Amino acid sequence: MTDQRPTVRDRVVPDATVARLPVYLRALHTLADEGHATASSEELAAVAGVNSAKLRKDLSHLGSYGTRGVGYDVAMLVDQISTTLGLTRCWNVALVGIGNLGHALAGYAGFASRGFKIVALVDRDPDRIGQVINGIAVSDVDDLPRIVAERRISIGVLATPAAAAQEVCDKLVAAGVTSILNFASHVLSVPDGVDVRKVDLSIELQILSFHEQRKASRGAPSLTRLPGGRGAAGPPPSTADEKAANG
Amino acid sequence: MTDQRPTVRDRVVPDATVARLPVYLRALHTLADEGHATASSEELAAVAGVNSAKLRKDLSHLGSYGTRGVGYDVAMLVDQISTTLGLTRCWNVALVGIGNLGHALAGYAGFASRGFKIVALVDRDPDRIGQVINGIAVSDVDDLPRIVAERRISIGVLATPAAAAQEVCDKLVAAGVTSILNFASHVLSVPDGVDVRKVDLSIELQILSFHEQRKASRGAPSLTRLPGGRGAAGPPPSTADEKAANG
DNA sequence: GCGACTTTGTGCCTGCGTTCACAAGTCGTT
DNA sequence: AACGACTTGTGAACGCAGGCACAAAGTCGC
Repeated sequence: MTDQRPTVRDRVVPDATVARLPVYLRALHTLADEGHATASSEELAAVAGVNSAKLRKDLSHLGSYGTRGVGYDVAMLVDQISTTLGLTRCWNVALVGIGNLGHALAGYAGFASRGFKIVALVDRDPDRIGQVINGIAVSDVDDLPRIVAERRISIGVLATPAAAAQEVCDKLVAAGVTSILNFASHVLSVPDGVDVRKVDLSIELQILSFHEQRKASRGAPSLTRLPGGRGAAGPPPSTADEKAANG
Repeated sequence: MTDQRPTVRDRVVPDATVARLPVYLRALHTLADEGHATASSEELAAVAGVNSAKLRKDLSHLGSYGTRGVGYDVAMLVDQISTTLGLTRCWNVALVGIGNLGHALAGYAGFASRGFKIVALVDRDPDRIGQVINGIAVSDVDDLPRIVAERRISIGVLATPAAAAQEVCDKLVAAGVTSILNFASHVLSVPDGVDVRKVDLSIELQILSFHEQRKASRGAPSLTRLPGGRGAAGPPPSTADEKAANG
């Protein structure tokens, strides 16, 4: 991690900022759809659910193009963020593990929306291999090296059972995949140069459980009785994601 | 958020720690299955993919029960973490939005595994209402108040399209739900006292895209050619999640 | 052309999270 | 009983992230 030293003149974008850029991007699209040609950091921050100072600082990291007194040009900012995130090109994705979840992901529209294209479905089960889903035939996991090379795949999505995750992950990496989105409940270990992000239902639920228990044991056990909640107590309408977001 | 002040003698567990406890719990189960009665912080940390010092400090926050010179009693630690996370009881969950993803979630085994039970499926579409999935009939979203009260639901899972997310979220909150797991690509705003966690495919992919682009533009464009990767370079086998984890 | 107003970009401070390194404590062996 | 090997728990240092507040910079109206 110190290995990947950022040259001084290099454009350094903090991880925390990178994690928020997609949110800003979505907010910008929302504003664009509403007809805004420009947006102030205040407006944009409200839609994105963050502090406006944080938003400005985030944008400043990518050499911001705001105009003082006016705000940000929505279209230009969309371009700027898209470029930074690498969304101006299309990324080919392999989806491995066509079970319950994998099947749903294969049909998930959100993939295509921002330049991600599932170009390969992969499984180990002979019964599933050959099956066609959304116009793509399921391939054998052992064909990964060829498939990854031929279809220029750089991102793999892992939706296998936990027990198979590490093995499949190794195969993906060996085949040349350098980014993995892991849905399996298993901590993957990968060589340097490969990025892994994990999405884990079970963990999220357990975190909610912790807070839920805390609420129950704390002050008001009758909290669930109040339909409107005792909410909106504080002056700022405080979007909850600030304290609850994954980042 | 300052509202929720932790009394000094209160057991304070930092958010970052809470987010890792589920990972430790899973690691402990793995070790238990392998026959370990005790585990050192080093072993446990390796399985969980974190630094051992961090693990020890995390465990110390919940009044740790390790024994110097020996390690941690696996069974006891499982109990300890389970209790802290509130997993000794069963949480009833409502799943709202029975589309592509919702359908998959309804059949997801991972829910039940740790005390979460889907006791209600909810949708707005009349065509889906009444349909039975995994033994549960899909209810009308307008029946939420009754359903939440009768079935003692405290956690809601949102799997609706983004456009409907805020409206449904409001209904969940009004019905008494105090924790929400949001799969929709929309920033929810909720009153104080309600926790929201979001899981967003699209965001995760875009973050990967950022790093992928960086890798491509940086030093070695031939990185994908090296099957073994230039990995395992550093002495510590560095599980990638340290730099890539959602936390 | 000028003044008042708006909004950005950022310096500074504060607090949290991570990591190192070590003292304190426990067990097994001699 | 004493010693050495091992492991936990934590004090301290460091770095990152968040937020306030303000100067710089630009726009709009007259």
